Amino acid sequence: MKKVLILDGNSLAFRAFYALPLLTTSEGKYTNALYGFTNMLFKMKEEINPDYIFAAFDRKALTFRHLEYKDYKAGRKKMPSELAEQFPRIKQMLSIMNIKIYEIEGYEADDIIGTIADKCGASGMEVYVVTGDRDALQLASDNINVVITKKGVSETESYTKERMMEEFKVTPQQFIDVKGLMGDKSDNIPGVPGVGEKTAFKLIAEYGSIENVLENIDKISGKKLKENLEAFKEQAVHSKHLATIVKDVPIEFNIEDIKVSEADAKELKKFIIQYQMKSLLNKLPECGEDTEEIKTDINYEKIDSNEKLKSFVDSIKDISFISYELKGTERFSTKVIDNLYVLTGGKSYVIEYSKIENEVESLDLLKKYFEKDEIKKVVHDCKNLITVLSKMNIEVKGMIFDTAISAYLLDSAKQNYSLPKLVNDYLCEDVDEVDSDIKIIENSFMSRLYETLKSKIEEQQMEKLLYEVEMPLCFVLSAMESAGFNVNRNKLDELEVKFREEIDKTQRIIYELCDEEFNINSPKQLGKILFEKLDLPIIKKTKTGYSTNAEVLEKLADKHPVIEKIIYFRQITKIYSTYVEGLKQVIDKDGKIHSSFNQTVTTTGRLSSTDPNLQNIPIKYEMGREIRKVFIPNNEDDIILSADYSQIELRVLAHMAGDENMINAFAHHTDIHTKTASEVFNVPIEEVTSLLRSRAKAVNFGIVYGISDFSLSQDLHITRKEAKQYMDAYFERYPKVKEYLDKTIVDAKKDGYALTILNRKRYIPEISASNKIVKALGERLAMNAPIQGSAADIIKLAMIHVYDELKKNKFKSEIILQVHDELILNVKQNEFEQVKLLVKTEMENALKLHVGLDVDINTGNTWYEAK
DNA sequence: AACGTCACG
DNA sequence: ACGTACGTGACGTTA
Repeated sequence: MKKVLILDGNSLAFRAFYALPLLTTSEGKYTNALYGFTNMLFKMKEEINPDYIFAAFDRKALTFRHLEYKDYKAGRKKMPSELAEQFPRIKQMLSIMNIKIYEIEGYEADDIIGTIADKCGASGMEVYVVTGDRDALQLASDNINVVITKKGVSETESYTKERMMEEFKVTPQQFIDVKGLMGDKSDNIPGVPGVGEKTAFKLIAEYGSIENVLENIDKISGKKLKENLEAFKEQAVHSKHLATIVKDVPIEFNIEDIKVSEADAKELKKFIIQYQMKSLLNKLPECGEDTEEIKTDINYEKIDSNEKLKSFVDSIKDISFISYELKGTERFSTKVIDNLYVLTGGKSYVIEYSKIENEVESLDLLKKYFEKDEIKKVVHDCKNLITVLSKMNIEVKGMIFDTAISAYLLDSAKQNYSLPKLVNDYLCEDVDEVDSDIKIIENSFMSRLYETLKSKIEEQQMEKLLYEVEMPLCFVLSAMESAGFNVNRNKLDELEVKFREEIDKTQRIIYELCDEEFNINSPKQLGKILFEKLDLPIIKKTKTGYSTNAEVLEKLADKHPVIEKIIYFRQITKIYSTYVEGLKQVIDKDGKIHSSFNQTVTTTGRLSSTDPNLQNIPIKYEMGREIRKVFIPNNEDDIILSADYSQIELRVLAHMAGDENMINAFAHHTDIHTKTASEVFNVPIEEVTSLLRSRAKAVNFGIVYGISDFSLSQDLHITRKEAKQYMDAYFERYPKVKEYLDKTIVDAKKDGYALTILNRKRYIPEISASNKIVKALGERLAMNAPIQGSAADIIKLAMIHVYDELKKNKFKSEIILQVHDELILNVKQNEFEQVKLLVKTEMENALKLHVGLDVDINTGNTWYEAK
C-alpha cells in the first residue's frame, strides 16, 4: 500500500519553536523552529518511509472562518518575530528536500490537509497527517493516521480511528461536535458556556451529535446546562461549523506532484551547515557518499556497523563515559536503546545502535562491553540504561559512577540534574540543550565532570553513601520498575462503576440542597455557593479566595446538611479520578503497573514514585482502601508480602539522641505512644486511655517534624498553652531528645546543613534568614532532615541487602515496591517461609543502632489483605 | 503554569 | 506580634 506523509507546516513550526530553547547561529539568526521542524521531518520520513509527501501552510489572508465570524482567532497574539523569520528558512529547507508546499488564500493548512488526505484515503492509500494540533483528530479514519506531537516535537502519538474511539469514546466526526460544544480558547470559538471538556464528551458520547443533543434537550439532566444549551443553540451549531475542517478546498492536485524524490544531498548539507545545525548531519537520510567533501568540525567516530562496533569494544581499556538516548514513546515495556555516546581513551564515539543490522551480533558485542567488570562505566542516570540492558539480557558490570546521583548527593535541593545543567554548574561550560549528550561527550566534559564530582564526594566523605548505597540501589530500583505490580483490571472496572454511581448520586443531592447546579470541583464556584449564597461563616481564606479544604468543611459540618455531602463528594471523586481512572491509564501491555522510582528528587534522601505514584495509594479510609484490592500477585499461587518498619523515625531519633528512656522503651517492646502518654501525662502505663495515647502520638509526630506549640494545639484542638505544657513535659522526660534537637539546630546554623546517619547532607539556607518565619522553618527542617533522611538511609540499605540475598539464593520472589518505611514483595509460594525470614532479618539488621529495629510482616492474596 | 486540594509516609 | 508542623505526586480548575 502506498503511503502519504502530510506535514502541518504552521503547527509543527509553532510546536518546535515553543518546545526548544531559542537557538541562534553565530550571526544571530534564529533556528530553533527550523531545527525542530527538520529533525521531526527526518524522523517521520525514516519511520514511515512514505511514497508521497507534502507540507501545507496557512496564508496570511483571512479565511472563510474570519468572514463568517469576526472574532475568529481574535485575541491571538501576533507571531513573535523570532519565529516569523524562520518560516522562509523552513520553506527553503522543504524545497531543498524536494517537498511540495501547498498554501491557499482563504483556507487554513488544516483544510488543505483535510481535502488531500481525504482524496488519498479514498483511493486506498495509507495517510499520515503530522501536526501539533489536536483538532486534526477529526480527520482520523481507518487509513488516515493523525500523528500528534507530544512533549515538543521529538515524541509523537499516532491516532487511528480505532485508537480514538478507544481513548475518547467518540468518532473522529463527533470530535467536531465536542469542540463545537466546548469551544476553543485559542481559536476563540465560543462553544456553549458552562460546557467544558468533560460535559462535551459525555453529551456527544451519549447523543452522537450537537443536533441530536439539541433535539433531546428535554432528556438532559441539569437545569443550568439545559438552559445554556437552549440559549446558545445557534452558537453551538455555528461553533461546530467553524471547527469543521473543510474537505473541498479548490485545489489543483496531482498525486505525481507530491511523489517523494531524492533530496539534493549537497545542497541540503550546505544548508544545514549554513544554519549551524551540525547535529543534524549524522541524521541525514542516506544520500550519496560525497560526505568527505564538506568540512565540518565533527570530532567523533560514528559506529553504525558491527565491524566498527567490534573494533570499538576491543579498543576500550579501562574507563568509559557514557550518555545515551532511548527510543520508544509507549509505556515502559517498549523502550530500547537508540544511540549510545561514549568517551574513552580521549576519543568520542556515537554508537547508532538501533541502526546496526544483524541484531544477534551487535547484541553480543554490546554484552561484551557492558558485562566486563574491568571496563569501568561512568554514566549520567544509569538506572534506565540498566533497565533496557537487562531486558536485552545484559547484566551490567563495572558501573562505578553516576553523575546525576553524585550531584544529587552533593546538593539534594536542585530542581533538576540534567547533564547540561551539571556541566554548567560544575564546569562553567555552556552547552545547548539540543543534542547536549553528544556535545558533552565529544568535548570531554563528561570526564571532567566525573573528576570534579568525584573529588567533591570525597571531600564530603560521601564515598560510602555513593558507592555502597546509591549506586547499588540503582540496580534494585531498575529491577523493581521492571517487575511492576500486577493488577486486576476487572476489579478496577467494577470499582469504576460503583464509584461513578455514587458520584452521580451525591452530585444530585448536592445540587438539590444548594438549589443550583455548579461545578463542585471548582473551589471558586463552591466557595461562592457556600459563603455567598448559603452565607456560611468564612473560616479561612486563600490567596485567591475562600478556602474550602477538608479542615474548613469539617468546621462547617454542623451548619448545613450539604457540607457532609461535599466532604463525601470530594473523597469519592479523588478516588475515582486519581486511583480508578488514573491507574487504568497506566496499565502496561503485560497487565502490570510499572511505576518509576526516582532517586534524585527529595531533599531528604527519600525515594519518590511517579507515573503513577504508588506511594500514595489510599489506606486510611475503607472506601479508598478498596483500591488496594486491585493490586494482586503475579500468579495465582504467589503472595503479596508487606514488611514495614515499626516506628522507624522515632527509633532513629532515640538512637541519634542517645536517650536512654526512649531506647529502653523500644528495647522492652513498649508501645511508644502509650509510653509517651504515660510520661507526658504522668500516669502509669496501664492507665493510659486511648485519648491520652492519641494525644501523645500527635506529640511524637510533632517532635519528628520539628515541633511548635501552635501547630500541636491546632492538631489536637487544644489551647496553645496546653500544647506548650505537653511539650515541656515531653522534653523533661526525654531530656536527651531536647539536647539533641537543640544541638542539631546550632550545628545547622554553624555549618549551613544537617547530616543523616550515613552522612547524607541537606543544606538549610533558611536557617540563617532574617525573616523570622523562614528562620523558624529552617529550624524545623534542621530537626526533621536527619530523622527522615536517616530512616531513608536505613531502608535503602535494607533494599540492597534483601535484593542481594534474594539473588544469591536464586529466589524468584522480588521486591516490587517501597513506601518509605515498608517494602512490598511478590513472593513465590514455595519460597514463602524462607523469604519471609530473609526479609525480616535483612531489614532488622540493615544497620546497627543503639536501638533495635522491628519489622512487621503481613501477607495476603492482594495488597489489601497484606495489612 | 499556578493554585487548591488531597492521597501517602 | 507574627504564622507554623516534615517529605512527596496527581488531579481538576482557572487565568
